[in-house]
Amino acid sequence: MKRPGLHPQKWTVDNIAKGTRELKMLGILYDWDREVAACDPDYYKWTQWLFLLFYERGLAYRAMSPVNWCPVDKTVLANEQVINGACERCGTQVEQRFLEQWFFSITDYAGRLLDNLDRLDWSESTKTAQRNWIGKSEGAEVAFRVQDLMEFAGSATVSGGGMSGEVIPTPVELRVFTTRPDTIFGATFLVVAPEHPLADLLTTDEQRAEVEAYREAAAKQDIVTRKVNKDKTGVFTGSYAVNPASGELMPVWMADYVLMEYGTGAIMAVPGHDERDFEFARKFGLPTPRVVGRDLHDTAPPTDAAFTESVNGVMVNSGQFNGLTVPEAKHAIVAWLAERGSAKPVVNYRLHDWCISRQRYWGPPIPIIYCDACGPVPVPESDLPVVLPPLEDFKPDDSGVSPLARDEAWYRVSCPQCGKAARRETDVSDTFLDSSWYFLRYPSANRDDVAFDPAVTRHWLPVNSYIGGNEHAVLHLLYSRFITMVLHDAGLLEFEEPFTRFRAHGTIIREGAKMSKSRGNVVNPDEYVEKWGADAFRTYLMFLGPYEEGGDFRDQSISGVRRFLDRLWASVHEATRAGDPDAAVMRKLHQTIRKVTDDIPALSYNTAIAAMMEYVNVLRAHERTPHAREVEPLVQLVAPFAPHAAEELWEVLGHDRSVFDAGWPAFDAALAAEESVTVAVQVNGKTRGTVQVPKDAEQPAVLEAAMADAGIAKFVTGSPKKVIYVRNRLLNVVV
RNA sequence: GCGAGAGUGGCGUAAUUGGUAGCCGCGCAGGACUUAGGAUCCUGUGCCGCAAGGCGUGGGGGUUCGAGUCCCCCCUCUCGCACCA
Repeated sequence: MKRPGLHPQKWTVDNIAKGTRELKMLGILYDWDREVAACDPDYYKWTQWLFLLFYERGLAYRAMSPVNWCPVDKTVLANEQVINGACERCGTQVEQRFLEQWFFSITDYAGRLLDNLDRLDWSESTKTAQRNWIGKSEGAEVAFRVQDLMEFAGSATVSGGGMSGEVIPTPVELRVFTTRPDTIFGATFLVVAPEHPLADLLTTDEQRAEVEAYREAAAKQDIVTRKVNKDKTGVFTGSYAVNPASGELMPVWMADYVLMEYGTGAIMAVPGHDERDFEFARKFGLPTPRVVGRDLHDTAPPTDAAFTESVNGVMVNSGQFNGLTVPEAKHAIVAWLAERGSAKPVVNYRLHDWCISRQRYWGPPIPIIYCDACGPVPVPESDLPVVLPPLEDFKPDDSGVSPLARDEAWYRVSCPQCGKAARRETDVSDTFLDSSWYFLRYPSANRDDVAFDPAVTRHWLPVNSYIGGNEHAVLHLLYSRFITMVLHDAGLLEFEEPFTRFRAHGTIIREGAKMSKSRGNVVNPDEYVEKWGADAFRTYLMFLGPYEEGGDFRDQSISGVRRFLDRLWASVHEATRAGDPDAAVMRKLHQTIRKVTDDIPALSYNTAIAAMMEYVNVLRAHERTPHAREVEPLVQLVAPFAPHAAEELWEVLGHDRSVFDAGWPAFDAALAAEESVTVAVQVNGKTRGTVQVPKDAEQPAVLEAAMADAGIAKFVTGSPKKVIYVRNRLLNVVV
């Protein structure tokens, strides 16, 4: 998709045209009166409006933060856009930079985003992906008092307290998050991240040079290599803290395996029971005592690896808690520490706030104006949209500032509050923000006074069936849910979940291999439509495998679908109206109606098509001529798959309105019912034959019929000990 | 490493959810119609065996009258996440 040098305006317009042409060529049913384009000011006006709504509600904020920086695309990437340390777009190794960015407070909604999943009709794999992404951890925050270290004046608590010049020293505490508070007696040292705010304070003069060197090295490293490289490195800060449980002194270390962005940026290391801490302790010669054993006698320190059993373990070397199981100890120890003011239960999430800033040209400008007197001022709603100016020179440079800053006429504005000279925000918003609310805009696309009309929205939304790729499992779907929840809280939506049902389609591979441009095996729809027709192409895509799993696109196999459509075509053209339809064929027809009607909502398109193929085989068996009433409902059934052919054939059958206005064929259970059934006969569980019996026949009659069959009877060597009969299905004689 | 999903004929797949394994399609084989056919139409097609029959759903155990389906162990593949305390 990426075409270097091409102006994004042109690129976007071309792609929309190309996509539209393909959709129309394939007969995709879409309401073209409601087309939306995120790059259209009529659309992004409301994306900007959404930003302002978040800003007003305190859910949009600006913060300095380390970001993933792609040196080739010269832009910031979300963590989600970094794949194995490389830029998702161009594959370049990503670096770390510090920039001021706009964030949306999605973590405020982490709990709801997680809890609501339980009541959504989504594929389990997608829900699991979201749960893992949100990454809830229940544990405790524990405070460790640092030995001989006090914080003095200058802090807000002292100056605001009116203590008339008296300076009250407060002990420095290091707070850590742990999911294993039960192991606190085994915590032998603390580790802080290199970026930890207390790092300077903690570092003693003797250790300063070494610590500074370590911090500098860590700062140079990009975020990704740091996480990929799992060799433990670290440096002693010189400080000691007090273990609130054991009272023992613990050295405070600094290491880059502790991440500032998770928890408190500091950990209590329990080397006996955590693999990473174990590795670190071994490297730096620190002790690895045991506090959890297989039983009460299992007290010797682990030597080969950390003992991480966390369910059936029993506490040892842990004072009054010895003998408790791990889950019991978790509660008891947190309660005990809480009483003494050094711990509290805490829930932590892996999810980070959503960085929506992009230092790029092509995107909706973030509607903020910076004024030296007033600070950041939101653009008044009446001034929306903030239109992206046409720029010939749109490429980002190495400054980390959006190309928009180079357009002085656009960039310099007066402050909406005080009227003095001010500057526009030059970041544009993430494309995921555009796509996180398009389903709200779509039904109201023609409204220019509101983002979405309440009455229209009430009628059409939430989306009752959403089908997409699993690549959206965590990004698009999570952001959309978040946006919807906020709009709900703002009183603008009656629902808080946008997609009642979600299913992910599978991946289609080609001749056994993944399709890729480099391999040159992508399917170009034009060629197939040209050669086989749009209907055969569409129907084949539905037929080649289970929809939710994908399948293997084989050029040779498409001929089978084409043959089916040809046979359908011939059947309609040859159909007679003389006489009556055949009862057996009508039975098969109604069985087919039932099957297709059930399969479509279940996304079992491949079996629905197989059922219609079977029916056509029955229709034409032994070169018989089909009756018009036998084929007419079939044309309705096939219409969603092969709309062009169905529309033509519907006309051939004498209708003057569209087949899509004709409704769905009615299923008649009586016509579908079989009067006789084939029952499998087993002897000792092995199938030995079948018997034809009237439907719903009772066991004695079926047994009699089975014994009358010599091929079956010969296996019944003694008198039956037991006979199992499953009505209309199976008879098993145990001898 | 953690999480999710999947292993069925030569191939893509199906199986009323514990009840005849292989529907439908590709391919292949034989035949018909043909000057001809990369068209169309019939017939056959899991493997071994002349047959009777036996064997078969990644491998090994188990539950059951009966297992592709349920339980335990193992192997392989695909896709996410990955120093998350």
